[in-house]
Amino acid sequence: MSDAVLSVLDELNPAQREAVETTEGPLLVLAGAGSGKTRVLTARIAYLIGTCGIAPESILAVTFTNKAAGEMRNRVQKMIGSASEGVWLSTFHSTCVRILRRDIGHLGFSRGFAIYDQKDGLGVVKEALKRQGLDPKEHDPRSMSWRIDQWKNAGVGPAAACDAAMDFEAQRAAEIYTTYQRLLVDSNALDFGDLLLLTTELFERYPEVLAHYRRRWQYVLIDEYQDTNRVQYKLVQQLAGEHRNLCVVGDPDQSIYAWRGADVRNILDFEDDYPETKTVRLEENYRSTQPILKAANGVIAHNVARKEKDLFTEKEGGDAIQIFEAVDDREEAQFVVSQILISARDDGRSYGQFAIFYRTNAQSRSFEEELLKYDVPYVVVGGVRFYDRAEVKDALAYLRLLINPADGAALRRIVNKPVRGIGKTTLERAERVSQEHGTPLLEGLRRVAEEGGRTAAKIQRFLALLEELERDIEGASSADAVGRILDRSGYLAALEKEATPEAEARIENLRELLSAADDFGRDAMGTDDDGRSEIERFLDLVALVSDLDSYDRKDECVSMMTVHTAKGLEYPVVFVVGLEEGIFPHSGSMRDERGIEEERRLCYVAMTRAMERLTLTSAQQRLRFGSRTYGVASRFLREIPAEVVDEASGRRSRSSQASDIDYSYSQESYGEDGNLDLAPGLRVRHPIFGDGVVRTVIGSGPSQKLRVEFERAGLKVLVVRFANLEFG
DNA sequence: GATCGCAATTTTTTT
DNA sequence: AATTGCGATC
Repeated sequence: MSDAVLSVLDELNPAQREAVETTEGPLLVLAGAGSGKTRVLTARIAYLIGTCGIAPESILAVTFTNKAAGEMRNRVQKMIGSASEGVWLSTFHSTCVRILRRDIGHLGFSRGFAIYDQKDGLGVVKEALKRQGLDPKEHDPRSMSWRIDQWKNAGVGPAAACDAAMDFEAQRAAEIYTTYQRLLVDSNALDFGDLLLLTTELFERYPEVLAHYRRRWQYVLIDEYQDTNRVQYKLVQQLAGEHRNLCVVGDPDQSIYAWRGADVRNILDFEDDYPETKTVRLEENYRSTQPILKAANGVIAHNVARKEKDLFTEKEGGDAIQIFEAVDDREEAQFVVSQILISARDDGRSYGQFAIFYRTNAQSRSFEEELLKYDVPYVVVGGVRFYDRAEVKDALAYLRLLINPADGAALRRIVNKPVRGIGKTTLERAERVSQEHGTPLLEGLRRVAEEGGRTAAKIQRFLALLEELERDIEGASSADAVGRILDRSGYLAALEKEATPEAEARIENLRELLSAADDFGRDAMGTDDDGRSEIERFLDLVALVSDLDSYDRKDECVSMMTVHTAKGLEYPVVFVVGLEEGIFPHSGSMRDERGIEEERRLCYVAMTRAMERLTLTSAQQRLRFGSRTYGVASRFLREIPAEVVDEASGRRSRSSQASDIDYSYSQESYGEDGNLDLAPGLRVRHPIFGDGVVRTVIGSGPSQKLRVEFERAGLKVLVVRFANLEFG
């Protein structure tokens, strides 16, 4: 047994160790928050390879997010080094792409299929509605798209949906689904749901294909099993149902994806599905202090549909939970940021130790503004994704179209970017033609050009551009290909001509894309994956990886993200904000008890991310959709046991003043009139910027500001009350 | 066919 | 508040 694996085993508690050493047969690991789940998974992989002598290639480990996969890969690598490289460790979606790229030929798609994101999919739904002669105003394309996704998550194909339709409405929806699916086939494209659904279909209809993967993956590990949907469940069963060396890890209390088809029954019924299952419970929490855990346990205990479970910790003491009710969202942000500044100063914490979690992405703004004001570095994880930006998607659409000429969504996106005189009318003609002949959209466009007419020359020029690019990128790296596209299409030139700050930012984003492509090319060099080109693999990556920098966590930045994104992470100091009825729990989930319970689990997930300090905030009023709305403190706040709440932080009443709360922290430096005796030329010291000289004094009173020139950091404007300056 | 301006609509959460 | 869609106008 390798020393590295031995020492890892020594650090495990008996339950964890059992989970690692039970390598044969089905194993269910019920892992509470912070109980060392990732540790067990990684140790298990290391143990299988290092101790049991299992070939890395025969291990399949599946996670939900790329982030989780990346982290696990790193940790396994640290334990056993290069032996870890053969392990197939990735997300459900990437795994399916890999399988389909090899074997999808059986199902009538070609191996060069495109992957459509939900926006592409929405476009296809609209097209399907049009073809059915339905008015998109009466049939909301978004809800239609959502419905189709639900069907796919449940493993229901178009034919099954038609059969199951009980009324006229469902019948029509199923017809749209059918048309939608046909349009995808015409475009040689798969949406996210297809990646999973078609893989199970492939396995079902072609047992010899399934046999190949079964033979290969003798040991299967599934992370976050409580969040799997029916199709993923089926996939797992197909892969592992025979050899049954299946280890699933999860926590029913952290099931937060029911809205996208996840089915908790998958984990609750695991012991029924695999009667010989061994179950291991990890209930000791190593992450959080006593008060944090008590608070989280207190909240989750209010869920009725739940198996009783209490996490415990042996950690004694710890700060009480802080609860703050702000007057409005601005004050909420001010409070949180001031707390961060205070703690950074008094406790010597780096900004990387703080995290702000919110229910919806839109809530990040007020915090960003406030952090910006004090020059606190931050990262917003998730949110507006890099690869979702218009200019980036445009550039990638060119690439997609060149790789898969049938890709209608990509063609639609770029035919007229930059403007080349091929507009709506021409495109509609092309659509009609391609519908008549059942050909891809690009072929339709080609025929329109052959018919002649006003736009024929313009189309010809566009087609010539595509041909030229196709030749150019043959065998090129993805970075070169993107560069070539931006250049020859005139896309970059058009942006440069605009010469606006927005265009400047877009160009900057495109540069970033180039550098991402370049990085990818460097990493991918030499690794030959079924003979697919680097460009093809780059397109797979950008389709399935949400964030450019999701891998490296910036140490010096405050992290901000939605609660969903936060799952699996931990931070010393956590702020959960916006705890109001209608936001958290969210209004969309308040209709029934099931929705409320999922929101409560979400709250539980958020709270259990905290290691040392946890603060929960709400606001009495906030700006929503541009107008003021009034909120009531979330029920979850009342569910926290009173004895772990810091009374001083206060559940304060509506009438009390903002000054009740001490979030100014240089009181002592105020003069008699509450103002400082400040004048230009005064020497000051700032905790972050260091030494500087006051240049200008702006205003007076609590909002008094200084313009200070720092030796290192340059010119900054600081609010005296918050800036925590030392004088003299 | 392009461009401008107004209106509607948006906010759940993500691969 | 900000993005998207639509219609009127050039």
